[in-house]
Amino acid sequence: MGRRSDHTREQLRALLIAEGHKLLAEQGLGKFSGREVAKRAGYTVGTIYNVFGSLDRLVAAINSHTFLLWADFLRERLAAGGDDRIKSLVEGYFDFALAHPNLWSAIYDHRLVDADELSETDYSQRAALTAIVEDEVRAVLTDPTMPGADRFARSLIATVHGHCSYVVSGTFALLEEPDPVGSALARVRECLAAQK
Amino acid sequence: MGRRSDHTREQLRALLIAEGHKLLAEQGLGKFSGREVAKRAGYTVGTIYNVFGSLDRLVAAINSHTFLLWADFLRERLAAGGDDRIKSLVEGYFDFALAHPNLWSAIYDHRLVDADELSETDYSQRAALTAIVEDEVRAVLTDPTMPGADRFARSLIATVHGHCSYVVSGTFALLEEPDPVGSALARVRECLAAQK
DNA sequence: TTTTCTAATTGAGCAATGTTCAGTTTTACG
DNA sequence: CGTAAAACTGAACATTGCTCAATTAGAAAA
Repeated sequence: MGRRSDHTREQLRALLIAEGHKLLAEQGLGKFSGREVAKRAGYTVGTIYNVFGSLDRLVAAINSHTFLLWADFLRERLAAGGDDRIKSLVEGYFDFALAHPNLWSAIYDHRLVDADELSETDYSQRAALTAIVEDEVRAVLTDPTMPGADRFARSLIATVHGHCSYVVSGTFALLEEPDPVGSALARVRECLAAQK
Repeated sequence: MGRRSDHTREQLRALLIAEGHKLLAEQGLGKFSGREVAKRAGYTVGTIYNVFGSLDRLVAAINSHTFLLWADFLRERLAAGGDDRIKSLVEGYFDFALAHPNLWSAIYDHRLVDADELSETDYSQRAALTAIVEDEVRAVLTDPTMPGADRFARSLIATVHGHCSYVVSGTFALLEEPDPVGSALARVRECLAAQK
C-alpha cells in the first residue's frame, strides 16, 4: 500500500521480470497472466502498468531475459564442448529450447504490435546470441573476411531455428523425424562446406 | 432458434470454418474470438461447442484449411513458374506467408494440448504440402531413390521455414537482412548440391 | 392431423483476462 | 512540520472461453 520501500524501481522491475519468467516457464504464453505475476511479486495489477506501461512490454522484457540465459547457455556449451564448436552451437540451440519450451516458444509467439515495443536494452540483450554464432561461423570459414559472413551466419541460425521450431511445435513428431538435431547439423555443414 | 434447416451439419461446419478463417486472417490468433465467429455465421457461442467440441478444434480445422489453400497456391506457382521449380517452391512458401501473415502465423502459434486434437482429416490436409515438396526434391536429386530422400526434403522445408519465420516475426527486419528469400534459396541449393 | 420425441440452438452464468484511473498512502523535499 | 510528488491499490468495464438448463424446430409415431 502506497509506495513501498521494499524495492527500488530497478529491483521491482527485476522482481516482476523474475516472477513473470517463472510463470511463463510454468504455464506458457497462453496462460500467462499479469494479475498472477503481480500477485506472486506481492503487488497488484496496476503496478505492472506503472513499471512497464503495458503487459506486452513486460513479456518483451521477460523474453529478452530469456535471450540472456540462452546466450550464457551457449557460451557454457562452447566452453565445455570439444573441438567441434559448430556442433556445440547447434546442439545447444536445441537443448535450450527443449529444456525450456514455454520460454523458447514465447520468444517467437509473442508478436509485438510496434517495433518500438522493444527498448534499447531489449535489442542488445537479443543481439548477444546472434553475435556468438557470427563469431563461430567466421572462425570456421576459410576466408573470415568473406563479404556477407554475418548475413550467412544469420541464415544458418534461421536454418537451425526452422528445424528446432518444428520439433517444439510437434510438426517433426508428426512426420516421424527421428533425428532433427542431426538433420539441422547436416544442413549447416553442407552450407558451410559450400563456402569454401 | 431450435434446429435450423438453413444448414446441414456439414454446411454449418464449413460455414464456421469459413467465417473463422476470415476473422483469423483479419485479426490474428491473438484477437480471435469464438463468439465473434458464431455471430458472423448467424449463430451463437454454444453452436461452436456443439459442432467442434472446443474452440481449439475449430482453430485446428481453420489451420488445416489454410494448409489446403497453401498447397493449392504452391501447385499454381509450380504450374505458372519456369523450369526452376525449387525456386518456385521457396518463393511460393514466402509469398503465401507474407500474403496471409495472420493465417500463416496461426498455424505455428496454435499449440495443441494433445496430438489427438487433430482429426484424421486434419492430418491428411496438412500432409499434402509436404508431399508436394518431397516430389519436387526427389525430381531434382541425381538419385531419386536415395535413402532418406523424404527426410531430406522435410529438412529443406524446415530450412525455408526458419527463414520465413524470421521474416514474419520481424527478427530478420531487426537484423536488417535485405534478401531473406534469396538466403533461403541459397541454403537450399547448397544442400541439394551436396547430395550429388 | 395431432402428439410425441429428439436433437439443435440459445443465452444467461461463471471465472478469468487486459486495461484504466480515481483514490489512498508513503516518501522526499522545502 | 507540511506539502507536493510519486507509488500503489483495487474497483470498474468490456471481453473472453466454456458449461448447461431451457427452449424450440423438425421428424417420427399415433
